[in-house]
Amino acid sequence: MLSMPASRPYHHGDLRAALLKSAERTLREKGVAALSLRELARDVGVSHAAPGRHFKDKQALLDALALTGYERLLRALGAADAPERPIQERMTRLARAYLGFVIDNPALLELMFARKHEPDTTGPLADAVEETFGSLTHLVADAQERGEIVPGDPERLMMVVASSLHGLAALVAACALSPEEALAGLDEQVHHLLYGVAPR
Amino acid sequence: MLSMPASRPYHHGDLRAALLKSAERTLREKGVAALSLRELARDVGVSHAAPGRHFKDKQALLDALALTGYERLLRALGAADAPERPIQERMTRLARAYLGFVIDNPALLELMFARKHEPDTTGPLADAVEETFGSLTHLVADAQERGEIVPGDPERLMMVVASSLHGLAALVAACALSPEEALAGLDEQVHHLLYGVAPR
DNA sequence: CCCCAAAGTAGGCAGCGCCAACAATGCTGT
DNA sequence: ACAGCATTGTTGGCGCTGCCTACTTTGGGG
Repeated sequence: MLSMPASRPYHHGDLRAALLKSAERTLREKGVAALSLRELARDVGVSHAAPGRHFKDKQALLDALALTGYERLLRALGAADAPERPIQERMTRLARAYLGFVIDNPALLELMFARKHEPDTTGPLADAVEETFGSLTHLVADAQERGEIVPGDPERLMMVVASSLHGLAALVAACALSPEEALAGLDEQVHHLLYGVAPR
Repeated sequence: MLSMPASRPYHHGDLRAALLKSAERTLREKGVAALSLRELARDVGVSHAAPGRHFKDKQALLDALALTGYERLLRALGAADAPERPIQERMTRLARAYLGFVIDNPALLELMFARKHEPDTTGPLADAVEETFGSLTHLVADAQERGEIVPGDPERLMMVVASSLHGLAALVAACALSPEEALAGLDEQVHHLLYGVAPR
């Protein structure tokens, strides 16, 4: 349904969602630096101060955007897992899903891991990060019970896994590694994560 | 030598270096978002357009800043390596040096891996990234010759190592992991990188 | 010694984020 | 039914920013 230009109602209906949607598009197409509240308002067809009713400041909008990113990422990771399969396949699926997410939304991932929530160890964003790590920890603990991963503090082992996965994703997001190379080396990457790079 | 306020010479002498130094300080203390060319000019005591003589635009200054970051990181990594020691110690030293760098310069690392040099596969910045990866590849190939790392494409194996190291660093820079936790788990991290997380 | 390129200055422009004051709207209680 | 009010959108303005152009100062090479 296209918006009719004539006699747009005074109240938008769901301006907040419209702003987030438009912002995500701009983020994907032109990067975070090109995001401006005023241009966003223009795109959506409201006055330049209207966004201020829904986001206390620009950072609040960026945070909301990052939050939707975590929700989508978490869904993608959840959908990719196959709990009954052996650990190597589960890891590979997870890694592929994460890599797919970052390839589709590189600027969004940059936002999600931006250094802006710094002292803020609370809030919905921190919860989202926590939940993402939590699901990974769960997977590690699960695999430990089956004897597929060495015993030890699951949190610590999760960090090893998370570092490896996120490192690859971050390098792709930073354009230090092409998506093709990353995908091509993914199976090997997971294998080395499980079995190491030292000779057995 | 303090600058004398009275009769400051018309020409600064080395404005470019002074700007970079002041910028790095601001970056460390207040983050990249707080960096403004005009404020920088004020801090250094020149007019608001003076920086434009040395940096074509703001991005050029950020790039120059990132470049100094790569130089320092490369030096730190080079100084940390101990080529005659066994691979686990070398890796641990490298990881510790990298982690130390990111703990000391989190905002700078963010800048170095910012998604701004996107289509730009050439230029001094890309060379710096290349060189950093190159030295890692060299270490991998070196260890392979000694039988400390499994055979295989050194580039691929380097990416495994780089992902793991950079992932940990990126998580610290993003405040998803505290420096203390990262340092505490570092030895274990390197061990798992070498020998895997699956039972032997 | 002069002259010109390099380096710094002054001013202005458009765009930005944020704020305060004002207007339209629709929900709620009586 | 409708008055009142909180919500949501509008207008205007402030100070800041990056960038541009034109002007001034300086110092070194022909």
